[in-house]
Amino acid sequence: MPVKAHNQETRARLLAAAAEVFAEKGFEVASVREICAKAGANVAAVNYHFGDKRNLYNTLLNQLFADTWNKRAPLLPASAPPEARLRAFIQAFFDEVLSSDYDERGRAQAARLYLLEMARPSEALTLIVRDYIRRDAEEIAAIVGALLGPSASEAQVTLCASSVVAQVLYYLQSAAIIACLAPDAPPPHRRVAQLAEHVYQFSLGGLTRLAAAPPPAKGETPC
Amino acid sequence: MPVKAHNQETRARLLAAAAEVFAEKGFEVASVREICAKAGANVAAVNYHFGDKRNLYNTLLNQLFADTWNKRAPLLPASAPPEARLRAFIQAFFDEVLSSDYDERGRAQAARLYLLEMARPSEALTLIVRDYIRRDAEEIAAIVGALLGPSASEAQVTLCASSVVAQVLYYLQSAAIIACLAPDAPPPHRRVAQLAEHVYQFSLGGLTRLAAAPPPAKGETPC
DNA sequence: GCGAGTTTAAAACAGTCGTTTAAATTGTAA
DNA sequence: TTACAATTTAAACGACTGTTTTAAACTCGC
Repeated sequence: MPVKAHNQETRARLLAAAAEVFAEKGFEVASVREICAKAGANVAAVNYHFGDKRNLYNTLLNQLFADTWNKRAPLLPASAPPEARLRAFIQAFFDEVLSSDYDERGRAQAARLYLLEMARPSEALTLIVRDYIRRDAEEIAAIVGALLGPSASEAQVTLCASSVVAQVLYYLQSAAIIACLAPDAPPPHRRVAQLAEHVYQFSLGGLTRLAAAPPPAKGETPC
Repeated sequence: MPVKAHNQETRARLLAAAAEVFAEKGFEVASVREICAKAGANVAAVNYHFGDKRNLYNTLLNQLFADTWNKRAPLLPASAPPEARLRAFIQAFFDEVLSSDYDERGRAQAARLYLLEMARPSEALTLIVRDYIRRDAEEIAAIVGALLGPSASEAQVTLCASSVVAQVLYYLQSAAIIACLAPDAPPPHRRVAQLAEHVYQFSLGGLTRLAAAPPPAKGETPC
């Protein structure tokens, strides 16, 4: 059990290689041997530095999400007008979700690992949600709540917040179909600006409509 | 090469077992041995009846998608008012995406296999898109186009159609996070009616806003 | 009942999997 | 240099993978 490691080089190379392989194939299909080969390390290196494959995966996910979350564009303060906050949130969300492999490899890998975790959740997802995603959920809920007004119910805020984030996540989680349906169109990550503006306008329309006509309390009929 | 098969029983049992195992673990993680065991068949049965594992998977996907697509609630004709068509489309889409494992096992399996194909697309996805998904894409595009009016550009129609389907797919593709963020809330498939109504209202708001203020032609400034 | 064709069965094929072992190597401090 | 711990290495572990082989069991028309 190495208490203090003298040489962390191969450990870092293992993490980098693991990011590539896990992001491409997912936890179970990825093989320790391929990761070690790509890192130029021995097969036993994973078990020496991380104990086992699962711990390498969890360590990687934590590091990757921490890095990308910290590098995110700062959100607007709660004192800013809610429209501007919504616009900034959508933009930052798109930047994070649709980063290209070329100039933001780390973010793109985090997005892909997130996608794979959605399809087949593992124990790591719980921590990711608690440490990172929950903050975003609360942020967008606050923004949407400000736009809907104080009369909006908590359920309605959640529904509208879901509608906003859904429109962004769609371009990550349905990328395979988008590319298949319109193979000649430029890929989504080349038109984040256009997409962000559209989602902002579309969401503002939905929010103002629902703010104007709040639904009756459930189970009761309006007077 | 069996030209005419006398006994298709085990073939059918293999397909049923494959649906369960593939839907749970995905193509690569699922094992032929587990499928055969669950079907009460010999290990060689898959290769005898389907040639190999990949062909079993493709056959299953085609059959499953054909079945669920045919059992779908009929869509409204193009002559119906576009608002009603949008409402019916969203409802039918939700019914298909959020079917419970208990009373609509086939649909739920198809939805899960779809989710797994999104995360790690295989050759089968191309056929699924061509034979089934493309029709839905054209249907929702026609509905959205009618609601936006004739002045809407093709790109704007695609963006708005994406915003609509994204709100539905969200509850399939982010189910893991939804359950994690609100573990006590009733699962989405128990409140399809509420969700469908919300997505309809939210989308109508977004569509009317974008219909009222069409964006300028790209690259040019409005007069 | 017979033989042809279809379906199942057990066993083995050559690989890959994650992990472990034990020896060899490296780097550092006394 | 010696001594010791940290790291890397090659080799092997048993278990599992998809697929194939070979033979046995079945089902059918005759």
